[in-house]
Amino acid sequence: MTQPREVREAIMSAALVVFTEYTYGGTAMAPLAERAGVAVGSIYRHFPSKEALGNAVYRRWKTRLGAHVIDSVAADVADEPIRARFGRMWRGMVAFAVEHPDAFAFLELQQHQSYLDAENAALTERIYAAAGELISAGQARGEIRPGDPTVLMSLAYGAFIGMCASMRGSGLDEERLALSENAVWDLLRCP
Amino acid sequence: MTQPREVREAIMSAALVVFTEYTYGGTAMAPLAERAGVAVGSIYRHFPSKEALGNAVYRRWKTRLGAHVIDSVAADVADEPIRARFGRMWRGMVAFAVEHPDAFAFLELQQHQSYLDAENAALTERIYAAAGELISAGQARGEIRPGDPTVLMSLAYGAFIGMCASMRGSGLDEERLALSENAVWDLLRCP
Amino acid sequence: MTQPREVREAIMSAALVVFTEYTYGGTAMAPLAERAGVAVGSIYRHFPSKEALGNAVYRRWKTRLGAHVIDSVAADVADEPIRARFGRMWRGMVAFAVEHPDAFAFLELQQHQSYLDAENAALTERIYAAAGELISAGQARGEIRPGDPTVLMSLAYGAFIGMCASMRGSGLDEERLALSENAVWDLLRCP
Amino acid sequence: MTQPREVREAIMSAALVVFTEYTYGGTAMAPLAERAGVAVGSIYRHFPSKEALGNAVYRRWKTRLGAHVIDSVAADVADEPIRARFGRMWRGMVAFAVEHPDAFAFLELQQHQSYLDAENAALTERIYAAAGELISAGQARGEIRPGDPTVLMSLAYGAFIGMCASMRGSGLDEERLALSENAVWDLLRCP
DNA sequence: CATGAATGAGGATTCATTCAT
DNA sequence: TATGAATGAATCCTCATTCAT
Repeated sequence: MTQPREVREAIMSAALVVFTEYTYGGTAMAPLAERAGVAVGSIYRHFPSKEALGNAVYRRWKTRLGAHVIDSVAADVADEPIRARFGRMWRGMVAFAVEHPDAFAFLELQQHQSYLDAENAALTERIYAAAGELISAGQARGEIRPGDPTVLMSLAYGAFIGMCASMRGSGLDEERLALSENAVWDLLRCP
Repeated sequence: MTQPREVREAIMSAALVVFTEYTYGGTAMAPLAERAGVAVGSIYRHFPSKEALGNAVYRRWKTRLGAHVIDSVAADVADEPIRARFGRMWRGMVAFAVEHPDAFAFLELQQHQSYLDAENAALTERIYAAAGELISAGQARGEIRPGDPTVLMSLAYGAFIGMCASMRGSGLDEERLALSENAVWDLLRCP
Repeated sequence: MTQPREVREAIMSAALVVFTEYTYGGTAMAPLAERAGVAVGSIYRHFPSKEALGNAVYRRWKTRLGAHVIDSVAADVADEPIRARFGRMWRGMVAFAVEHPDAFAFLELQQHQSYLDAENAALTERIYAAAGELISAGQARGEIRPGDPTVLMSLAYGAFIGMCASMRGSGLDEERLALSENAVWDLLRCP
Repeated sequence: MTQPREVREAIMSAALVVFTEYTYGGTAMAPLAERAGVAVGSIYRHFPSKEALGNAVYRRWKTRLGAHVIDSVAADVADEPIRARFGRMWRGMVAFAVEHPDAFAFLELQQHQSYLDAENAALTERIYAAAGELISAGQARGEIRPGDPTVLMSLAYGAFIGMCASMRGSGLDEERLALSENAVWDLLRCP
């Protein structure tokens, strides 16, 4: 806890936990500090404001979650079918949600408009856009059903979030994972 | 505005608007009262607390939204195919979201854990369960793919919410509605 | 204390007292509220911020003090000698300082740059300018010594403030008043 | 900077600058330390508290400013006219204000009651008293007008401060200096 | 001795709720 | 019954001071 890095980590880690449990707006700095094992004032040595802390936590985890999406799109392996790329993206997001359930709940099950900065808004947009490209590419190849890609993306991503929300706590087994992946692919693919 | 009923209505109506715009937590009683055209103190004659008001608003609209779900399930018309019942439910929810965009945004695009009472939690559960029954019935008839009905329901309802969220503002045309209904049905139906 | 006016007055009155004793920056809202006999939150119903309260107090008293200056200049009685007008202004300011020692100490013995708004800065300028006009008029009539009017004004007003500061507490008798008036007039007048 | 003496000097020098710019109360220890090129903690090795530092700075400069006053009084050159001694004192103070504008502004244009210790209060008194003696001596010799010496002193010193305050920034030329010296002497001298 | 991160009391401000009118 | 001013606990943030390295 003596390394500045460690304190910063302790704060970000505690922030994720308490923000996830009580939401950003519902969390006071005092309990957050207590959870991190530091004094309130110490938080302000590492983050200029609660808002900055919220954005730092959001940015860190959204970036990691986005990596799964962006990687799976970027990996433009020659003639790899869209289905395979979708599968990679889906399982990547599932892996993230399973490994970091708090981070996922914080990111996708809560609202952030009130404090998100422009950089984070852009980051969120970028990830959305990357997923949209996968849809468009699939449509171009006749593997994904025609129609407004935004609608399809919202449906698929909404489905993912809905599933994660409902499974939060109970856990996801292989069977359920396969079910949801196949079901959402059927939502997307050309019938 | 002299009838107690009318005042209560004015308050609930104003609450829906401001809660939707600023969220429950982000709304102070003073602007709410101003919007309703009453004094702050008057709100407390009709609702014992902000929490109670939030729950009243939630209950009213969740009940109405739930009616579309429950009705479409209850209407156990002999051998009506599940697809038709799903279509009725889907279009019912869409109609609700289109007719009452504020209410829908309030109900499904915001978080309520911090103040929802047990009754409302149960109500939400009940609606979820009703939708789950439609899934189960469809599975029993071989029309909906096998697997954990909760997963399928979360996927489908999540897709619905995701679509509504992304379309909020821009609006939903017939084409997009048809697209989403078909896509989500393909998510549910036996492949 | 039930009239809003009375509460506002109580707050402004308490503010003058505590600001004078502890300075604006050295005064916390809690003791101020206690002195005014109201809760801290009540202050914010009447003044949007501590800064606004400080400015309101400053404005009120600076306006009153300035009236003595401006009136004595405005009263452009035909051929009234400058000496007479100076005497009126001087005694007016003395009367103010004697009747409202707290207000005078607050206004002239403390610093306000950190919170004064533009309106108050302009007000202060205006009063300074009015006094400057008296000097210029006196110079034009050959009654006040030639030279930069700003310098003469700063000397005279500084002398006034210095005297009031040093007399704060002990009080000013007729003899001392006459002495200071004559001395400052000799500072100004053509030798 | 390795000599304790040098560090102490760096701190006192930085303190004068930042206190003058932001006032004692408006200055935090961190920027003060940064300006001095030392760590915050190091300040506390040389001064037990912010208050002690403020008093040290005040004491140093008030002593130097006071020297001009006290010297001009002490120099009881036989039959030197009071006018000459006043002139020396006046020009001494002007020289100080011109050579050390920050120090003068800090000392005379700011408030120190909130932290000044007894020693500094006594020092201030002593200088005041010394100047008062010059007045009394002048009165005894019939060169300064009769009346309460304290009043005359406050008037004269207030005039000096007022002039310096108003000239801060723009600067004092020879003409204005002569004007002010003569004017204040006319304030003091027997008419 | 110097450092600067950590501390936590204290300050301004907000807002759900109460209650005198 | 309706009003809205009053309340004061709770919030975010600052900063003088301490102390482990």
